[in-house]
Amino acid sequence: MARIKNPSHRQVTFSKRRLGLFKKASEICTLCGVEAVIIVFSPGQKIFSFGYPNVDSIVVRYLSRNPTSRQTSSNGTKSEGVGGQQSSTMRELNSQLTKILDLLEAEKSRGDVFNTLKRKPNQCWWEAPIDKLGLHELEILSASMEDLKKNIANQSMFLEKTISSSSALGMNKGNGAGVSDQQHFDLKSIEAKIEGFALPDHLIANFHAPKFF
Amino acid sequence: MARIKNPSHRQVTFSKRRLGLFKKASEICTLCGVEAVIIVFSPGQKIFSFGYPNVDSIVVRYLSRNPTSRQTSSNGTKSEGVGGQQSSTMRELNSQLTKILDLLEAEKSRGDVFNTLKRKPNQCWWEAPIDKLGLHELEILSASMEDLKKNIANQSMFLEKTISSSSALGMNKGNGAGVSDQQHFDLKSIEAKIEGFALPDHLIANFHAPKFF
DNA sequence: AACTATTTATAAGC
DNA sequence: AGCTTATAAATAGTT
Repeated sequence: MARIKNPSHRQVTFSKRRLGLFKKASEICTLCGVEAVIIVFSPGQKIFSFGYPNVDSIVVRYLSRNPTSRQTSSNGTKSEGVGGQQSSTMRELNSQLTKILDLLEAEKSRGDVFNTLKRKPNQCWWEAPIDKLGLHELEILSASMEDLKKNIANQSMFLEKTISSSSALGMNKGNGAGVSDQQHFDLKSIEAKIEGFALPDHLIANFHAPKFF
Repeated sequence: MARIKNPSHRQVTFSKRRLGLFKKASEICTLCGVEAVIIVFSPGQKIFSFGYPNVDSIVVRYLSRNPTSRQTSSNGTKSEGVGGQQSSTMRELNSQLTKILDLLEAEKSRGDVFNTLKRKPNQCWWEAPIDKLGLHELEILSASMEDLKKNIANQSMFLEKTISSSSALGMNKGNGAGVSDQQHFDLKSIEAKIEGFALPDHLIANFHAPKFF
């Protein structure tokens, strides 16, 4: 199976299959009572997304997981211990940070790069290609990434709590321990109340797509 | 179409359809040259995800978009102007915030809820169901969400720049000689090297799923 | 988990 | 782009 060369055919196929994919996703959500999100970037960098019950709550939950609650990956890597603080997302951001720090070291050894960057009008230094940055800029960049990493870690933890708390809005009775299906159904009923009307099954989910309907 | 009641059937259907969904996703990625991610939360809160070329880069790009580059949503809502500060993500978080503030108003009018919450051992107040929270806690919660919202907005902008800059790392210096932990940017070629064999098309993308292979 | 009957998705042509 | 249809693929039910 290979990329379709004819751009026109490719575009048609993309539209059709995207629709099919979203339909399949809505079906698995309905039939199996699961939550799912699909995000697609077209070649023109346009975003098409599907989410049940909505896109962002699932993305947020994905980001706020720690590795303990994730499935092991395909190569059989074990989960980390309970209470681990670093999510997979954190690990990957950290990996990027490491790369930048490595580059920073290389840059230091060159010793002739302090004046490399001429700040252009209409462009901030941090928008420039990284190999054009001087030591100072790289230091700022890496420090910023450190801060960012910490902030995201903190906020992920808070957000996770926040979301799960707010999802409990519709619950009168305790059952504090059981999480599974309830967030999904609670959110649905809350949104139904607020929005004031019922949508058909596979349209309850959020779509971001032009002309989807 | 309704939720399958028999848990055993439901589980089987979930497994089969999840596989089918991921396969469809990999096909649209290959055929149409697009990038896509799927994240599924099973009822047991287990995560299954698919990403091409990987999950997190797409999630990050999704979060760092501003509305200008997003498609209009299905109800025909127009995109916001160029340079608009509020992303769709922000809008949806804001929507959640609004709901909480509405609840806060309702809570105020009741007037008898200030002492509702007894802090339990081993549980922070913000882990409790929201209808058990007192006014003070709700105020803290909403204020925190405001802060969070701003921080995410700021960090999204920064992260977008950071990611695009760091993506340029591999371009000028080849494939980062000596760096042990490769990123996913050239996932296909890297995995081909490491595994020493070619994976079938729809397995080249990243899966997080138990027993997928 | 493998098999098959049936339904569904989709590519190609209009 | 929408509509039709022949073909291919996905899946529900069964063993």
